[in-house]
Amino acid sequence: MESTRIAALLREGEAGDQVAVAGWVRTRRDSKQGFSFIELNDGSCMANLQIVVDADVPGYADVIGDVSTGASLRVAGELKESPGAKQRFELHAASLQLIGTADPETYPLQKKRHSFEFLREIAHLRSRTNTFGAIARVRNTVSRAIHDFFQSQGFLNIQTPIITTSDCEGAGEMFTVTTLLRESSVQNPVSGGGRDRTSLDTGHSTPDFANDFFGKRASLTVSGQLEAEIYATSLGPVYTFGPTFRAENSHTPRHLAEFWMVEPEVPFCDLEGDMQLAEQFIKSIVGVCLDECRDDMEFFNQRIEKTVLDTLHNILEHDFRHISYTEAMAIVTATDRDWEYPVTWGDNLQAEHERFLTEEHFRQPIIVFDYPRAIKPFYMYCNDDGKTVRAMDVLVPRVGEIIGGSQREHRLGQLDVRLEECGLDPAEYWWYRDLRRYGSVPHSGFGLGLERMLLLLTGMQNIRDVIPFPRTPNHAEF
RNA sequence: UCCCCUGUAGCUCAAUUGGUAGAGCGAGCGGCUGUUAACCGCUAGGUCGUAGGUUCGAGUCCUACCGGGGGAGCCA
Repeated sequence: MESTRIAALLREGEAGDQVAVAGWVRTRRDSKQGFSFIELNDGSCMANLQIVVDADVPGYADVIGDVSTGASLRVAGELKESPGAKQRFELHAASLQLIGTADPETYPLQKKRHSFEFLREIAHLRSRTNTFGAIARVRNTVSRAIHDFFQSQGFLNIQTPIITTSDCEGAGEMFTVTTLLRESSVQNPVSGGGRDRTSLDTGHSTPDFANDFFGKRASLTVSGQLEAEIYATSLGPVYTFGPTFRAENSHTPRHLAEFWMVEPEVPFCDLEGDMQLAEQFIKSIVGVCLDECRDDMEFFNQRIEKTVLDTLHNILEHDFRHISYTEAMAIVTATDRDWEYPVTWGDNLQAEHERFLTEEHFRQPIIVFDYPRAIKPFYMYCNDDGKTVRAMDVLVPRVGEIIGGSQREHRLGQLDVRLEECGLDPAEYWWYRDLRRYGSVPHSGFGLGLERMLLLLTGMQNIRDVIPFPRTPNHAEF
Protein backbone atom coordinates (compact mmCIF):
# COMPACT_ATOMS: atom_id res chain seq x y z
CA MET A 1 0.00 0.00 0.00
CA GLU A 2 1.27 3.44 -0.87
CA SER A 3 1.76 5.85 1.97
CA THR A 4 -0.56 8.83 2.41
CA ARG A 5 0.70 12.14 3.72
CA ILE A 6 -0.80 12.91 7.09
CA ALA A 7 -2.01 16.34 5.99
CA ALA A 8 -4.06 14.81 3.20
CA LEU A 9 -5.34 12.11 5.48
CA LEU A 10 -6.59 14.55 8.11
CA ARG A 11 -8.16 16.68 5.39
CA GLU A 12 -9.80 14.06 3.24
CA GLY A 13 -9.73 10.80 5.17
CA GLU A 14 -12.81 9.05 6.50
CA ALA A 15 -13.33 6.55 9.24
CA GLY A 16 -12.91 3.05 7.87
CA ASP A 17 -10.25 3.97 5.30
CA GLN A 18 -7.40 1.52 4.99
CA VAL A 19 -4.27 3.66 4.85
CA ALA A 20 -0.53 3.62 5.36
CA VAL A 21 1.62 6.44 6.69
CA ALA A 22 5.35 6.93 7.10
CA GLY A 23 7.12 9.41 9.31
CA TRP A 24 9.04 10.07 12.49
CA VAL A 25 8.00 9.32 16.04
CA ARG A 26 7.38 12.30 18.29
CA THR A 27 6.35 10.37 21.41
CA ARG A 28 5.19 6.96 22.52
CA ARG A 29 2.99 6.14 25.48
CA ASP A 30 2.53 2.52 26.56
CA SER A 31 -0.19 0.70 28.35
CA LYS A 32 1.04 -2.44 30.00
CA GLN A 33 -2.41 -3.82 29.40
CA GLY A 34 -1.23 -4.41 25.91
CA PHE A 35 -1.12 -1.45 23.57
CA SER A 36 0.77 1.70 22.76
CA PHE A 37 0.04 5.16 21.49
CA ILE A 38 2.48 6.62 19.00
CA GLU A 39 2.48 10.24 17.85
CA LEU A 40 3.74 10.22 14.26
CA ASN A 41 4.72 13.30 12.28
CA ASP A 42 5.63 13.27 8.60
CA GLY A 43 6.27 16.97 8.09
CA SER A 44 3.24 17.53 5.88
CA CYS A 45 1.48 19.52 8.58
CA MET A 46 1.73 20.66 12.16
CA ALA A 47 -0.53 17.88 13.45
CA ASN A 48 0.71 14.45 14.45
CA LEU A 49 -1.25 11.33 13.70
CA GLN A 50 -1.99 9.21 16.73
CA ILE A 51 -1.27 5.55 16.07
CA VAL A 52 -2.82 2.91 18.28
CA VAL A 53 -0.89 -0.36 18.28
CA ASP A 54 -2.34 -3.42 19.97
CA ALA A 55 0.03 -6.01 21.34
CA ASP A 56 -1.25 -8.60 18.89
CA VAL A 57 -0.02 -6.61 15.90
CA PRO A 58 2.68 -8.75 14.25
CA GLY A 59 6.12 -7.85 15.54
CA TYR A 60 4.83 -5.61 18.32
CA ALA A 61 6.90 -7.13 21.09
CA ASP A 62 10.05 -7.12 18.96
CA VAL A 63 10.04 -3.51 17.87
CA ILE A 64 7.91 -1.45 20.24
CA GLY A 65 10.83 -0.91 22.62
CA ASP A 66 12.76 0.77 19.83
CA VAL A 67 9.88 3.02 18.79
CA SER A 68 11.33 6.03 20.53
CA THR A 69 11.34 9.74 19.79
CA GLY A 70 13.04 10.31 16.44
CA ALA A 71 12.69 6.78 15.08
CA SER A 72 11.19 6.36 11.61
CA LEU A 73 8.17 4.17 11.07
CA ARG A 74 5.81 2.90 8.43
CA VAL A 75 2.36 1.95 9.67
CA ALA A 76 -0.63 0.52 7.85
CA GLY A 77 -4.08 0.07 9.29
CA GLU A 78 -7.57 1.43 9.59
CA LEU A 79 -8.49 5.06 10.19
CA LYS A 80 -11.00 5.41 13.01
CA GLU A 81 -12.76 8.17 14.84
CA SER A 82 -10.77 8.85 17.99
CA PRO A 83 -12.48 8.77 21.38
CA GLY A 84 -9.73 11.08 22.63
CA ALA A 85 -10.45 14.78 22.76
CA LYS A 86 -7.29 16.00 21.08
CA GLN A 87 -7.68 14.46 17.66
CA ARG A 88 -10.46 13.57 15.30
CA PHE A 89 -8.84 10.51 13.77
CA GLU A 90 -6.40 7.87 14.87
CA LEU A 91 -4.82 5.01 12.98
CA HIS A 92 -5.30 1.52 14.34
CA ALA A 93 -2.21 -0.33 13.20
CA ALA A 94 -2.47 -3.65 11.42
CA SER A 95 1.21 -3.67 10.64
CA LEU A 96 4.14 -1.80 12.08
CA GLN A 97 7.48 -1.46 10.37
CA LEU A 98 10.37 0.12 12.23
CA ILE A 99 12.57 1.64 9.53
CA GLY A 100 15.26 3.49 11.45
CA THR A 101 15.94 3.60 15.18
CA ALA A 102 17.00 6.67 17.18
CA ASP A 103 18.95 5.83 20.31
CA PRO A 104 17.18 7.69 23.11
CA GLU A 105 20.43 7.99 25.04
CA THR A 106 21.97 10.18 22.34
CA TYR A 107 19.09 11.60 20.27
CA PRO A 108 19.32 15.33 20.99
CA LEU A 109 15.68 16.28 20.55
CA GLN A 110 13.43 15.91 23.54
CA LYS A 111 9.72 16.26 23.88
CA LYS A 112 10.25 19.45 25.81
CA ARG A 113 10.98 22.81 24.32
CA HIS A 114 14.55 23.63 23.32
CA SER A 115 16.19 27.02 23.05
CA PHE A 116 16.65 28.29 19.50
CA GLU A 117 20.34 28.78 20.26
CA PHE A 118 20.70 25.09 20.99
CA LEU A 119 18.68 24.07 17.95
CA ARG A 120 20.91 26.23 15.76
CA GLU A 121 23.79 23.95 16.72
CA ILE A 122 21.86 20.96 15.43
CA ALA A 123 20.40 22.49 12.29
CA HIS A 124 20.39 19.04 10.70
CA LEU A 125 17.76 17.93 13.20
CA ARG A 126 15.87 21.11 14.05
CA SER A 127 13.60 20.69 11.03
CA ARG A 128 12.03 17.83 12.98
CA THR A 129 10.57 20.22 15.54
CA ASN A 130 7.17 21.86 15.34
CA THR A 131 8.59 25.34 15.01
CA PHE A 132 11.03 24.64 12.22
CA GLY A 133 8.60 22.45 10.34
CA ALA A 134 6.11 25.31 10.43
CA ILE A 135 8.72 27.80 9.30
CA ALA A 136 9.71 25.60 6.37
CA ARG A 137 6.10 25.24 5.26
CA VAL A 138 5.36 28.95 5.57
CA ARG A 139 8.58 29.79 3.77
CA ASN A 140 7.52 27.50 0.96
CA THR A 141 4.12 29.15 0.76
CA VAL A 142 5.67 32.62 0.74
CA SER A 143 8.02 31.59 -2.03
CA ARG A 144 5.15 30.40 -4.17
CA ALA A 145 3.01 33.43 -3.29
CA ILE A 146 5.78 35.71 -4.49
CA HIS A 147 5.87 34.06 -7.89
CA ASP A 148 2.09 33.96 -8.07
CA PHE A 149 1.77 37.64 -7.26
CA PHE A 150 4.12 38.77 -10.00
CA GLN A 151 3.17 36.14 -12.55
CA SER A 152 -0.51 37.01 -12.25
CA GLN A 153 0.36 40.62 -13.09
CA GLY A 154 2.43 39.75 -16.12
CA PHE A 155 5.87 40.24 -14.58
CA LEU A 156 8.70 38.28 -16.14
CA ASN A 157 10.94 36.32 -13.80
CA ILE A 158 14.56 37.16 -14.65
CA GLN A 159 17.54 35.20 -13.38
CA THR A 160 20.24 37.75 -12.68
CA PRO A 161 23.81 36.58 -12.18
CA ILE A 162 25.11 35.35 -8.85
CA ILE A 163 28.70 35.99 -9.86
CA THR A 164 29.20 39.57 -10.94
CA THR A 165 32.05 41.90 -11.81
CA SER A 166 30.07 45.09 -11.49
CA ASP A 167 30.72 46.82 -8.23
CA CYS A 168 27.12 47.91 -8.06
CA GLU A 169 26.26 50.75 -5.75
CA GLY A 170 29.21 49.98 -3.53
CA ALA A 171 26.62 48.87 -1.03
CA GLY A 172 28.05 46.50 1.49
CA GLU A 173 31.17 44.42 1.49
CA MET A 174 31.26 41.78 -1.22
CA PHE A 175 32.55 38.22 -1.22
CA THR A 176 35.31 37.80 -3.76
CA VAL A 177 35.07 34.86 -6.14
CA THR A 178 38.49 33.65 -7.21
CA THR A 179 40.42 30.64 -8.43
CA LEU A 180 43.74 32.20 -7.50
CA LEU A 181 43.76 30.27 -4.26
CA ARG A 182 45.38 26.89 -4.53
CA GLU A 183 45.33 24.30 -1.82
CA SER A 184 49.08 24.62 -1.32
CA SER A 185 48.84 28.33 -0.71
CA VAL A 186 46.01 28.24 1.73
CA GLN A 187 46.29 27.86 5.46
CA ASN A 188 43.72 25.44 6.82
CA PRO A 189 42.50 24.43 3.37
CA VAL A 190 40.01 21.92 4.71
CA SER A 191 37.44 22.12 7.41
CA GLY A 192 39.79 20.79 10.05
CA GLY A 193 39.36 22.60 13.27
CA GLY A 194 41.46 25.71 13.14
CA ARG A 195 39.80 29.08 13.24
CA ASP A 196 42.51 30.96 11.39
CA ARG A 197 41.12 32.67 8.37
CA THR A 198 42.41 31.48 5.06
CA SER A 199 44.68 33.99 3.46
CA LEU A 200 46.06 34.57 0.03
CA ASP A 201 49.68 33.62 -0.35
CA THR A 202 50.40 34.72 -3.88
CA GLY A 203 53.72 36.28 -3.15
CA HIS A 204 52.21 39.74 -3.55
CA SER A 205 50.38 41.86 -1.08
CA THR A 206 47.53 42.30 -3.57
CA PRO A 207 46.38 39.41 -5.71
CA ASP A 208 46.55 40.03 -9.44
CA PHE A 209 42.97 39.60 -10.57
CA ALA A 210 44.00 40.04 -14.20
CA ASN A 211 45.22 36.48 -13.92
CA ASP A 212 42.04 35.33 -12.22
CA PHE A 213 39.34 33.19 -13.79
CA PHE A 214 37.32 36.13 -15.11
CA GLY A 215 40.30 38.35 -15.83
CA LYS A 216 39.08 40.86 -13.30
CA ARG A 217 37.83 40.88 -9.79
CA ALA A 218 34.55 38.98 -9.42
CA SER A 219 32.18 38.84 -6.50
CA LEU A 220 28.96 37.31 -5.30
CA THR A 221 26.04 39.58 -6.07
CA VAL A 222 24.74 42.04 -3.49
CA SER A 223 21.70 42.88 -5.63
CA GLY A 224 20.24 42.00 -8.99
CA GLN A 225 18.78 45.45 -9.43
CA LEU A 226 21.08 46.88 -12.06
CA GLU A 227 20.72 43.81 -14.26
CA ALA A 228 16.97 43.75 -13.66
CA GLU A 229 16.80 47.33 -14.96
CA ILE A 230 18.18 46.06 -18.28
CA TYR A 231 15.31 43.67 -18.77
CA ALA A 232 12.68 45.99 -17.33
CA THR A 233 13.60 48.64 -19.89
CA SER A 234 13.08 46.25 -22.76
CA LEU A 235 10.48 43.66 -21.75
CA GLY A 236 8.27 45.43 -19.25
CA PRO A 237 7.84 44.57 -15.57
CA VAL A 238 10.30 41.98 -14.31
CA TYR A 239 11.33 40.52 -10.98
CA THR A 240 14.28 38.60 -9.63
CA PHE A 241 14.13 36.20 -6.73
CA GLY A 242 17.36 34.68 -5.62
CA PRO A 243 20.20 34.50 -3.13
CA THR A 244 22.14 37.62 -2.25
CA PHE A 245 25.42 37.92 -0.40
CA ARG A 246 26.83 40.56 1.92
CA ALA A 247 30.21 40.17 3.59
CA GLU A 248 29.33 42.64 6.33
CA ASN A 249 30.63 41.67 9.74
CA SER A 250 27.30 42.35 11.34
CA HIS A 251 26.10 40.46 14.36
CA THR A 252 22.40 41.14 14.65
CA PRO A 253 19.15 39.16 14.62
CA ARG A 254 18.22 40.88 11.34
CA HIS A 255 21.26 40.25 9.13
CA LEU A 256 22.58 37.29 7.20
CA ALA A 257 25.63 36.94 4.97
CA GLU A 258 23.48 34.94 2.56
CA PHE A 259 19.81 35.77 2.20
CA TRP A 260 17.07 35.70 -0.42
CA MET A 261 15.81 38.85 -2.01
CA VAL A 262 12.89 39.68 -4.28
CA GLU A 263 13.46 42.62 -6.59
CA PRO A 264 10.76 43.82 -8.97
CA GLU A 265 11.63 46.48 -11.54
CA VAL A 266 8.91 48.31 -13.44
CA PRO A 267 9.30 50.63 -16.46
CA PHE A 268 7.07 53.67 -16.93
CA CYS A 269 6.54 53.70 -13.19
CA ASP A 270 7.27 56.48 -10.71
CA LEU A 271 7.76 56.32 -6.95
CA GLU A 272 4.01 56.49 -6.30
CA GLY A 273 3.49 53.38 -8.39
CA ASP A 274 6.42 51.74 -6.68
CA MET A 275 4.94 52.33 -3.25
CA GLN A 276 1.57 51.01 -4.36
CA LEU A 277 3.18 47.89 -5.74
CA ALA A 278 5.10 47.32 -2.50
CA GLU A 279 1.94 47.59 -0.43
CA GLN A 280 -0.09 45.29 -2.67
CA PHE A 281 2.79 42.84 -2.68
CA ILE A 282 3.13 42.62 1.09
CA LYS A 283 -0.61 42.36 1.59
CA SER A 284 -0.84 39.64 -0.99
CA ILE A 285 1.76 37.48 0.73
CA VAL A 286 0.25 38.05 4.16
CA GLY A 287 -3.18 37.12 2.85
CA VAL A 288 -1.99 33.92 1.21
CA CYS A 289 -0.18 32.77 4.35
CA LEU A 290 -3.13 33.47 6.60
CA ASP A 291 -5.32 31.62 4.19
CA GLU A 292 -3.20 28.59 3.37
CA CYS A 293 -1.12 28.05 6.51
CA ARG A 294 -3.78 28.34 9.18
CA ASP A 295 -2.45 25.68 11.55
CA ASP A 296 1.12 26.90 11.28
CA MET A 297 0.12 30.53 11.71
CA GLU A 298 -2.02 29.62 14.70
CA PHE A 299 0.98 27.85 16.18
CA PHE A 300 3.16 30.94 15.77
CA ASN A 301 0.49 33.07 17.36
CA GLN A 302 0.14 30.78 20.37
CA ARG A 303 3.68 29.65 20.97
CA ILE A 304 6.06 32.13 19.38
CA GLU A 305 4.56 35.63 19.40
CA LYS A 306 1.04 36.26 20.57
CA THR A 307 0.62 39.43 18.51
CA VAL A 308 1.42 37.91 15.14
CA LEU A 309 -2.11 37.42 13.87
CA ASP A 310 -3.25 40.82 15.13
CA THR A 311 -0.33 42.48 13.43
CA LEU A 312 -1.00 40.71 10.15
CA HIS A 313 -4.71 41.43 10.15
CA ASN A 314 -3.92 45.03 10.95
CA ILE A 315 -1.67 45.13 7.91
CA LEU A 316 -4.40 43.76 5.68
CA GLU A 317 -7.07 46.12 6.93
CA HIS A 318 -5.29 49.46 6.72
CA ASP A 319 -3.64 51.47 4.03
CA PHE A 320 0.06 52.00 4.66
CA ARG A 321 0.83 55.49 5.88
CA HIS A 322 3.03 57.48 3.52
CA ILE A 323 5.18 60.15 5.11
CA SER A 324 8.12 61.98 3.69
CA TYR A 325 11.50 61.77 5.35
CA THR A 326 11.13 65.43 6.25
CA GLU A 327 7.80 64.79 8.00
CA ALA A 328 9.22 61.73 9.74
CA MET A 329 12.16 63.74 11.00
CA ALA A 330 9.76 66.43 12.25
CA ILE A 331 7.77 63.86 14.21
CA VAL A 332 10.90 62.32 15.69
CA THR A 333 12.41 65.64 16.76
CA ALA A 334 9.09 66.96 18.08
CA THR A 335 8.71 64.26 20.72
CA ASP A 336 10.22 64.96 24.09
CA ARG A 337 11.74 61.50 24.26
CA ASP A 338 15.43 61.06 25.04
CA TRP A 339 16.89 59.49 21.93
CA GLU A 340 20.09 57.61 22.24
CA TYR A 341 21.05 59.13 18.92
CA PRO A 342 19.54 62.59 18.47
CA VAL A 343 19.17 63.40 14.79
CA THR A 344 18.56 66.38 12.56
CA TRP A 345 17.54 66.73 8.94
CA GLY A 346 20.11 65.02 6.75
CA ASP A 347 20.90 62.20 9.18
CA ASN A 348 19.79 58.66 8.68
CA LEU A 349 16.81 57.64 10.73
CA GLN A 350 18.16 55.34 13.44
CA ALA A 351 16.62 52.02 14.27
CA GLU A 352 15.11 53.49 17.44
CA HIS A 353 13.35 56.18 15.38
CA GLU A 354 12.04 53.74 12.83
CA ARG A 355 10.69 51.54 15.59
CA PHE A 356 9.06 54.49 17.27
CA LEU A 357 7.34 55.60 14.08
CA THR A 358 5.93 52.23 13.04
CA GLU A 359 5.34 50.66 16.47
CA GLU A 360 4.25 53.57 18.62
CA HIS A 361 3.38 56.64 16.63
CA PHE A 362 1.46 55.11 13.73
CA ARG A 363 1.16 51.51 14.99
CA GLN A 364 1.07 50.16 11.44
CA PRO A 365 3.33 49.79 8.42
CA ILE A 366 4.57 53.09 7.08
CA ILE A 367 6.39 54.14 3.97
CA VAL A 368 8.98 56.85 4.36
CA PHE A 369 9.93 58.53 1.09
CA ASP A 370 12.08 61.34 -0.36
CA TYR A 371 15.28 60.82 1.59
CA PRO A 372 18.24 63.21 1.55
CA ARG A 373 20.30 62.48 -1.50
CA ALA A 374 23.55 62.62 0.45
CA ILE A 375 22.72 59.41 2.31
CA LYS A 376 21.42 57.42 -0.66
CA PRO A 377 23.12 55.65 -3.58
CA PHE A 378 23.81 57.11 -7.01
CA TYR A 379 20.99 55.50 -8.96
CA MET A 380 18.04 57.19 -7.25
CA TYR A 381 16.02 59.89 -9.04
CA CYS A 382 16.90 63.40 -7.89
CA ASN A 383 14.02 65.65 -6.90
CA ASP A 384 13.85 69.20 -8.14
CA ASP A 385 14.56 70.53 -4.65
CA GLY A 386 18.15 69.44 -5.15
CA LYS A 387 18.21 67.94 -1.68
CA THR A 388 16.23 64.72 -1.84
CA VAL A 389 15.89 61.63 -3.96
CA ARG A 390 12.87 59.49 -4.76
CA ALA A 391 13.67 56.71 -2.32
CA MET A 392 11.27 54.83 -0.12
CA ASP A 393 11.52 52.40 2.78
CA VAL A 394 8.67 50.26 4.05
CA LEU A 395 8.87 49.95 7.83
CA VAL A 396 6.81 47.39 9.72
CA PRO A 397 6.34 46.80 13.44
CA ARG A 398 8.82 44.47 15.17
CA VAL A 399 11.00 44.03 12.07
CA GLY A 400 11.76 47.55 10.90
CA GLU A 401 12.85 48.01 7.33
CA ILE A 402 11.46 45.23 5.20
CA ILE A 403 11.59 46.91 1.80
CA GLY A 404 13.90 49.48 0.32
CA GLY A 405 13.21 50.92 -3.09
CA SER A 406 13.33 53.94 -5.34
CA GLN A 407 12.48 55.53 -8.61
CA ARG A 408 15.66 55.21 -10.67
CA GLU A 409 17.45 58.17 -12.18
CA HIS A 410 16.71 57.84 -15.89
CA ARG A 411 18.21 61.18 -17.01
CA LEU A 412 21.77 60.64 -18.19
CA GLY A 413 22.93 64.09 -17.18
CA GLN A 414 21.64 63.73 -13.65
CA LEU A 415 23.03 60.21 -13.38
CA ASP A 416 26.49 61.42 -14.30
CA VAL A 417 26.22 64.16 -11.69
CA ARG A 418 25.39 61.57 -9.07
CA LEU A 419 28.16 59.19 -10.15
CA GLU A 420 30.54 62.06 -9.73
CA GLU A 421 29.10 63.00 -6.32
CA CYS A 422 29.45 59.43 -5.14
CA GLY A 423 33.01 59.16 -6.36
CA LEU A 424 32.23 56.48 -8.92
CA ASP A 425 33.84 56.05 -12.33
CA PRO A 426 31.26 56.54 -15.14
CA ALA A 427 33.30 54.22 -17.37
CA GLU A 428 32.61 51.36 -14.98
CA TYR A 429 28.90 51.92 -15.50
CA TRP A 430 29.04 52.21 -19.27
CA TRP A 431 26.20 49.75 -19.88
CA TYR A 432 24.07 51.23 -17.13
CA ARG A 433 24.54 54.65 -18.75
CA ASP A 434 23.62 53.18 -22.15
CA LEU A 435 20.17 52.39 -20.79
CA ARG A 436 19.81 56.18 -20.34
CA ARG A 437 21.20 56.98 -23.76
CA TYR A 438 18.80 54.80 -25.73
CA GLY A 439 15.09 54.95 -25.11
CA SER A 440 15.37 55.83 -21.47
CA VAL A 441 12.15 55.72 -19.43
CA PRO A 442 11.25 56.47 -15.85
CA HIS A 443 11.31 53.24 -13.89
CA SER A 444 11.17 52.07 -10.31
CA GLY A 445 11.72 49.02 -8.19
CA PHE A 446 12.41 47.73 -4.72
CA GLY A 447 14.00 44.90 -2.81
CA LEU A 448 12.31 42.77 -0.19
CA GLY A 449 14.28 40.50 2.09
CA LEU A 450 12.55 37.15 2.18
CA GLU A 451 13.82 36.34 5.65
CA ARG A 452 12.59 39.66 7.05
CA MET A 453 9.21 38.95 5.56
CA LEU A 454 9.30 35.64 7.41
CA LEU A 455 10.15 37.39 10.67
CA LEU A 456 7.05 39.50 10.19
CA LEU A 457 4.89 36.50 9.35
CA THR A 458 6.08 34.08 12.01
CA GLY A 459 6.94 36.35 14.92
CA MET A 460 10.34 34.69 15.15
CA GLN A 461 12.91 37.05 16.59
CA ASN A 462 16.13 35.87 15.02
CA ILE A 463 16.69 35.81 11.27
CA ARG A 464 19.01 32.80 11.68
CA ASP A 465 15.94 30.76 12.51
CA VAL A 466 13.86 31.53 9.42
CA ILE A 467 16.39 30.29 6.87
CA PRO A 468 17.26 26.59 6.84
CA PHE A 469 21.01 27.01 6.94
CA PRO A 470 22.04 30.46 8.16
CA ARG A 471 25.35 31.98 7.10
CA THR A 472 26.74 34.60 9.45
CA PRO A 473 30.28 35.57 10.44
CA ASN A 474 32.06 32.41 11.60
CA HIS A 475 29.06 30.24 10.81
CA ALA A 476 28.69 28.15 7.68
CA GLU A 477 28.00 24.73 9.13
CA PHE A 478 25.82 22.19 7.36
C1' U B 1 34.26 47.11 13.97
C1' C B 2 32.47 49.28 18.91
C1' C B 3 29.51 48.58 23.57
C1' C B 4 26.80 45.37 27.12
C1' C B 5 25.28 40.52 29.04
C1' U B 6 26.46 35.41 29.33
C1' G B 7 29.16 30.21 29.46
C1' U B 8 27.58 24.95 35.77
C1' A B 9 24.57 17.39 34.12
C1' G B 10 22.05 15.55 27.38
C1' C B 11 18.52 20.27 27.76
C1' U B 12 16.69 24.71 30.80
C1' C B 13 18.55 26.81 34.98
C1' A B 14 19.92 27.31 40.74
C1' A B 15 24.16 27.64 44.29
C1' U B 16 23.11 33.43 50.26
C1' U B 17 29.02 38.08 52.00
C1' G B 18 34.63 33.34 48.27
C1' G B 19 33.97 27.60 52.43
C1' U B 20 33.39 20.16 49.84
C1' A B 21 28.02 21.17 43.25
C1' G B 22 21.66 21.10 43.24
C1' A B 23 16.60 21.07 40.87
C1' G B 24 13.25 20.35 36.87
C1' C B 25 12.98 18.13 32.25
C1' G B 26 15.32 14.25 29.38
C1' A B 27 17.56 9.08 29.78
C1' G B 28 17.61 3.86 32.20
C1' C B 29 14.76 0.47 35.40
C1' G B 30 10.04 -0.56 37.93
C1' G B 31 4.72 0.70 38.75
C1' C B 32 -0.03 2.74 36.92
C1' U B 33 -3.06 4.40 32.88
C1' G B 34 -7.81 5.11 26.08
C1' U B 35 -3.13 7.77 26.73
C1' U B 36 -2.03 12.67 24.59
C1' A B 37 3.22 18.65 27.97
C1' A B 38 0.60 11.80 31.07
C1' C B 39 1.36 10.32 36.26
C1' C B 40 4.23 7.82 40.78
C1' G B 41 8.99 5.59 42.67
C1' C B 42 14.21 4.43 42.15
C1' U B 43 19.05 4.95 39.48
C1' A B 44 22.93 6.87 36.53
C1' G B 45 25.07 11.37 34.85
C1' G B 46 29.32 17.36 36.02
C1' U B 47 37.90 18.09 35.86
C1' C B 48 31.55 24.54 36.82
C1' G B 49 34.13 27.21 28.45
C1' U B 50 40.00 27.24 28.24
C1' A B 51 44.69 29.05 30.34
C1' G B 52 46.86 31.84 33.98
C1' G B 53 46.50 34.80 38.64
C1' U B 54 44.76 36.46 43.86
C1' U B 55 43.56 33.48 48.39
C1' C B 56 44.45 28.91 53.75
C1' G B 57 40.37 27.98 50.30
C1' A B 58 37.54 30.08 43.71
C1' G B 59 31.56 27.91 40.17
C1' U B 60 31.84 32.73 42.82
C1' C B 61 37.18 37.79 42.53
C1' C B 62 41.12 39.53 38.51
C1' U B 63 43.49 39.02 33.35
C1' A B 64 43.67 36.93 28.48
C1' C B 65 41.56 33.89 24.89
C1' C B 66 37.36 30.99 22.87
C1' G B 67 31.97 30.18 22.37
C1' G B 68 26.71 32.10 22.77
C1' G B 69 23.19 36.26 23.05
C1' G B 70 21.78 41.41 22.72
C1' G B 71 22.51 46.72 21.29
C1' A B 72 24.96 50.19 17.59
C1' G B 73 26.61 50.98 12.57
C1' C B 74 25.26 49.09 7.58
C1' C B 75 21.37 47.43 5.22
C1' A B 76 16.98 43.64 3.00
